[in-house]
Amino acid sequence: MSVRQRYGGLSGGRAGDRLGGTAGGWSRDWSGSWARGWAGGRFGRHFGRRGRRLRATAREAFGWQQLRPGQQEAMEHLLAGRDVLLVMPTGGGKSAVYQVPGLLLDGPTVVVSPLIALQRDQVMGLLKAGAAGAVAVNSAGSVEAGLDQVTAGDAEYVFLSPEQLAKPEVVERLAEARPSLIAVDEAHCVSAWGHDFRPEYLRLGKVIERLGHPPVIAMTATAAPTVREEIVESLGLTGAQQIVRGFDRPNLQLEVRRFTSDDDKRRALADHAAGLDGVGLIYVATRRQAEEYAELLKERGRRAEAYHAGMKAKERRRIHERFQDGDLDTVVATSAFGMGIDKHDVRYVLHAAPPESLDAYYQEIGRAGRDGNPADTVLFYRPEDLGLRRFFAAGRADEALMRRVATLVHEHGGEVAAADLRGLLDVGAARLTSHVNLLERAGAVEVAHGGALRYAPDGPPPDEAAAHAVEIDDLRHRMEDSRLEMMRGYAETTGCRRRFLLEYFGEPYERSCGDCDTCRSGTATPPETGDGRFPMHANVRHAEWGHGIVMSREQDRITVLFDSVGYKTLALGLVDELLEVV
DNA sequence: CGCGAAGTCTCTAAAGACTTCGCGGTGCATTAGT
Repeated sequence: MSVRQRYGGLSGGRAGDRLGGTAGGWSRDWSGSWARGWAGGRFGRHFGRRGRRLRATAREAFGWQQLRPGQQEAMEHLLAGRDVLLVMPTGGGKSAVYQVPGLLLDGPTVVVSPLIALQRDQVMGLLKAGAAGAVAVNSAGSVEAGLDQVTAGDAEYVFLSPEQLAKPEVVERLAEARPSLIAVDEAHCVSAWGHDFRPEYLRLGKVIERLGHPPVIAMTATAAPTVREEIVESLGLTGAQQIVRGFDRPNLQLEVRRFTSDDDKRRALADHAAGLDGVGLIYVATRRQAEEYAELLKERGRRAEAYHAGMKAKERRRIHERFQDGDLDTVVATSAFGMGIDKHDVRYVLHAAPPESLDAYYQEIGRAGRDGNPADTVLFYRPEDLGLRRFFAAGRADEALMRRVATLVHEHGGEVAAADLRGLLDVGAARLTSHVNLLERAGAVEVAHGGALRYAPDGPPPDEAAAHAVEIDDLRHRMEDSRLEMMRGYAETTGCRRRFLLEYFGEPYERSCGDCDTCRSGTATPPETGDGRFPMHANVRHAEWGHGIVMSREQDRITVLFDSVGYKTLALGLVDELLEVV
């Protein structure tokens, strides 16, 4: 698999064709999705035989009187045997989309879920509905007993983490039960994690293959085009139907406040939070900050608690429950607090520091105002705070280690167990897996059914493979750096923030919202409708960076998403000789 | 990358100026020891 195939083709080439789905290409697919929206369209008033069966099952088994257009459309694709990528806001009914077809298709439904707590919630919900059996297979219970339930036909839905699915014996047992549907929940994790954290996420594509590749649905609330592409590519979805609902959340008030000194920022944030009514969240960058800000707010008489992964599980559960019950005013949290929150009346989400991408930012502020009432989102910003994100993203592949792994597997000849290799190299399991993942993508190493590693029969020589693997890793880092730059762009733009966000997610929004801080202060310039040389979503070619797609246009500059370097903002007038529409 | 704490320097000593060092997020699973 070439670098370009992996990350490349937002247009043209294999990846583009695959992603385009029925809509026949990215740009049309994008505009088409927005046009459909909530009100219906092709599937909203569709009364085919499949649609009737789906609605009847939804009613009889789960008591849902209606299916929303996006839900039914996705379900019909699954019943027709197609893969689906579903991007739909939380509360939009994503779970229903695999639950109903799961009952209609003969064979268990495998649900990949990142957190044991989420698995537990889902199983409880399903058992309560009483439609069919459900079981979570993880270290909190007996893996054997859970798998027995599946093979005995007692569990229609089986929930597993990617780590469980990395165990060959678990996958073999599941394969025996002939799963008819695979759902990947919180699918943005496939892109956000896997490279330097929870590397098993990158093995899911192989697992899907091993399970016979029944229809797959990947579901997430937030995903920019690059993330959507990475999900499709990484999971190996074929002809994936993309169903993307509009990203706009008009009730979220967007604001950024800029600071020079950290002390001023702290004070301003504490003042701001102390003056807000209702329940809210404050996101911070480190565990220590979580404790400190929580303390600061307590001093000001708020019911505030810190939340981060360094706390005891029992304490974390307790705070989550108190938050859910409205027993706290504010939770001050690292990114650990998030998935699984099901609270509709969160009135504000404040950030003491920017996260690593606008995807993460939108995911986090998206937890406010789910009830549709106005909610406040303010980023308290210092450019220096981006430094920590740069540090977190820095974990690059080690070329020397890469060569040693490739050479060892090559010289070994046959199959070698990962554990043996780890002993020889004296590296941690996660680090080895991430290097093996890269070598696999470079076409050099294969993972056998039993989980052992072997050199690909027609793979490139070890040195060449290692160099290629490092190149793949470099490309990913360039993309990540550029995504952080887009986070900076959002924080520093003088244009309409809502427009900046929506265009980042590929949703055309060639106007100003009139409601964010820049619009209110009057700095947001009227959007360029332009001379049309570089229209929205046009395919362009840059002399140095190659192919890209126009993602946003302002009066004097455009932002282009390049295959090879990610997002770049270019000044018009300076690029005329370097950039052309293709 | 940036911060704060600890250490070093200066050279009458004390206290301020400078340098060095360590640290920073997300969860699964598994295991050893009560």
